[in-house]
Formats: sequence, C-alpha cells, structure tokens
Amino acid sequence: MECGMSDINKQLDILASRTVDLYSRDELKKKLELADRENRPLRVKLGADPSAPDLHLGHCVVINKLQEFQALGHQVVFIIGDFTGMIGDPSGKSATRPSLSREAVEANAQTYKEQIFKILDPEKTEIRFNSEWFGDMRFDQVIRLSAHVTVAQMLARDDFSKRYAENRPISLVEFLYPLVQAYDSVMVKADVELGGTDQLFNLLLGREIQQAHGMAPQIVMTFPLIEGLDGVQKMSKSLGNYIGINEPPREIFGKTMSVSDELMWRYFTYILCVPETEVAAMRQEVDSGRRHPRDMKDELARRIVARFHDEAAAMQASEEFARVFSQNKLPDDMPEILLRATDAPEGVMGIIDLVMCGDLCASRGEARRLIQQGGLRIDDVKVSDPMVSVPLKDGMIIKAGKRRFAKVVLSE
RNA sequence: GGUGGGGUAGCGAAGUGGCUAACCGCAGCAGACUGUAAAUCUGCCCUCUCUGAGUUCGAUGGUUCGAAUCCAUCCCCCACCA
Repeated sequence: MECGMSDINKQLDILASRTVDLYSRDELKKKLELADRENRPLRVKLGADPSAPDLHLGHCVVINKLQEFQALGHQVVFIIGDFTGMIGDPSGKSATRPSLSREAVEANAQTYKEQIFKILDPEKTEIRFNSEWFGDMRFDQVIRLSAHVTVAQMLARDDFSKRYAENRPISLVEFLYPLVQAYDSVMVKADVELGGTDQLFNLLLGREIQQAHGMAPQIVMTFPLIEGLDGVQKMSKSLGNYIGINEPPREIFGKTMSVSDELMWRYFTYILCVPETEVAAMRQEVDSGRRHPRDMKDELARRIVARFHDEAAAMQASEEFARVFSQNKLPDDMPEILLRATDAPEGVMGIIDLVMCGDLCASRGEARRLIQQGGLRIDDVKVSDPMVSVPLKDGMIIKAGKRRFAKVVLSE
C-alpha cells in the first residue's frame, strides 16, 4: 500500500464516519501509518455468535465498515464464536444463547459465509473459529486469563452494575464471555475491532488483555444498533422486527416500506452508507414538499433490494408493491393451493377449510376471527361468514388480510 | 448450610376457593383512516366439530359440589446471610 500523508487522512475520515465510539482517532492514525510503512494491511476483527445465522440489516451497519476497510486494502478477520456457541449460556436465562451441536454450528457458519460475502470480498476475509484456540485450553490458562480483570472492572459494565445494584442475577459465565472475546483479539492479532455500541465494554477489554499479552491494543469502533421495523427497538431476530439480507426481494422491499418516515434517514446513512450531507439534502427535499416521502422511501427500498439482489429485482419489487398496495391489485405470483376434486365432494368447501389448506392462518380459530373481522376476500369479494361454503374454481384468488394471497389450483 | 422471594398464555405482570380462558401493559393480527407508513380509533388475540365443548396457570397426588388459588411431595429459579 502506497499511501501518502494526505491519503492517510482521507482513510481516517472514511473509517471514522458513522462511528459512535472510536478509541482513538489518533491511535488509528498511527496504526494506519505504521501499516503503511510496514506495507501490511490492518487486521480488522468482527466476532459473530453462531446461534443466529441470519444476517439482517442491523448487522450490515458494522459489516459496511468492514467493507470500507477492505476497499482500502485491509484484512478482515471474521471470527465465528463456535466454542462459546456450543457451550451456550448454561444459566438458561438468555434465549439468544442456546447451546448448539457441532453440526448446527457448522451449518450456521456456512450460511454466515454465504451472507457476508454478499458484502465482503472473500479474498480479503479470513474466517476463524475460536474453538481453534479455546478447544484445548487448560484450566490453569483460563485462571491466568481471568487474573487480568477485577470484579470492580467487570462491574463497570453498565448492565452488570445495574443488575448488581438491583440484586438481579449475574452468572459467572457472563463475566467470562467478555474475556473470551478479548482473548480472541489476542489470538488473531487484531489491530481494530468493530461492534455495536452494546459491545463497547467487551471491545475495550480486548485492549487490556492484548496489552497484558504484550501486544499493542486494538482500535475500538462502535456503531449504532439500528432500530427495527417497529422504529423503537433495535433490530433483532428475536424481536422479529428485522429485514434479513437473504430474504426475497419482495419481502425486503415491503418491510422497508413499512419503516417509519423518520427511521428511513437512518437507513440511508447506516445501511446504504449515504454521506451525511447527501442525506441532509434528501431530507430537505422531502421537508420542502418537493419530494413525497413515499417516493423517497421507495428509492430507499429499491436501493436496499438492489444491494442484496439486483437492479431488476428491485424494480420489479417496487412495481409490484405499487400494484398490490397502492392500486389494490394482485401480486405477480403467489402461493398455490393445490386441490383435487376429491377434496371437495360437491365442488364446495368450507371457507375455513379453504383458508387452512392455503396455510394462510395458524389455526382455525385465527381463520374464523380473520373472516369475522372482514379480513378475507375471495376474488375480491369480502366473505365475512365463517360458516359459509364456497364453490371451488380453478384460479380463484384468496386474500387474507393485507398481504397474504393464495391461488386455488384444481386438479382431478 | 440457613433465611426469605419466586415459577401464570410470545414477553412483562395481576389474581390467593366459585362472578376466571384468567385484570392490565407490550408484541402480534384484522378493520377504519392514510402515502406504504407513523399517529389515532375499533375489534381480536389457547384449541376445536364454535350461540357449544375441550385443555390451561412448574410437576404429580390430595382436600372440596367447585382450585391458578388450600394441603402434601417433587422439580426448577433467584436474592441475602454464612
């Protein structure tokens, strides 16, 4: 890497953008200079928990930054926490930490790879499993490692001190996990570690532990936990308010459109990495009434779909969305309900049965409610009597609620 | 080891013998309104062969005409003291 001083400053500006915490800009600068002199890339670490392998837009905030590092020639080290993943959280409190089998971890790791390479360059990405160094660690080594931290230090972490003060439980395991993560940094010789703002403590501990092992401390960068579809809570799989990067175009598009106007700007910034000044200008366009917020959001949704699929899929999703929701027409294709003549002896079928055959509701009770509440349409005619039987017709369209559709296909 | 507090529907949290399929909040679903939203209002929100029936309140057994509520045993969790 041939970089002059001005290039270093340019790199710094790019790398520092969108961060919440950065410890520290000066140190990062020195690292960049050093790397430049030694003609080697920085090693930029990101840890991942293998229990929830579906990446969503929330993860993208950080991964985008990794991508920027790569674009500047640096090396990404992606760590899959398989060792801890297989232990899980024995306190059983946290549903996000189930213990996983070897096979499950491997399967999840595989899907991780597929997903991160939608954003990252595989050539500049090193994937490591932390069982590599923890798998045969002896207990005396564990004890020595934990000797580097005091309880008081641990309690400095916000959620620990809070729980401690409120007499709520803190498992020892929880004290150990930050240490595990910190040690990962030692083992992969991380120059930089990234994470969400909730990771700040763990990342900083990485610095301490690295120094304790005679290494230069890593640079720490944190990024916002972006709000999910509800607009309030952070995007997460367990809250179900996420947009997965592996989802089909139609889903990504629809979910993005359902985001609140206010949140859309953050998505432009953090998901699409649109520079602040441009976002401000776009915002101005909407505020002044020159551009309808819906159209702006349509652009956002299209750009997000294009990022994980392609331009054509984005256009198609946009058109279909307009057709289905703005004009109340039908989507291009929809799930089919395959029925045989024998399923309906007299050519008719109870409306609830029909809905259930199409898998449009989770239970018959739910189907009944949906119908009673006027949420069901057959060929665009509202059916509000749950007891009614309908004559089956090939190609008949069933619409349940706003967005669930199915088409009846009759066969002999 | 001791003391005290717990385990209630997806989550949080009431309920301490019948009026309880179980207050309430969140999440979710539907409808109205919209711009696709947000906000707001309304309804729903265990299952089913649904104007009725069945199965729920950590587990099992018991008392009772009747139990989430009382008793017994067991399992699990938490805090504090040692």
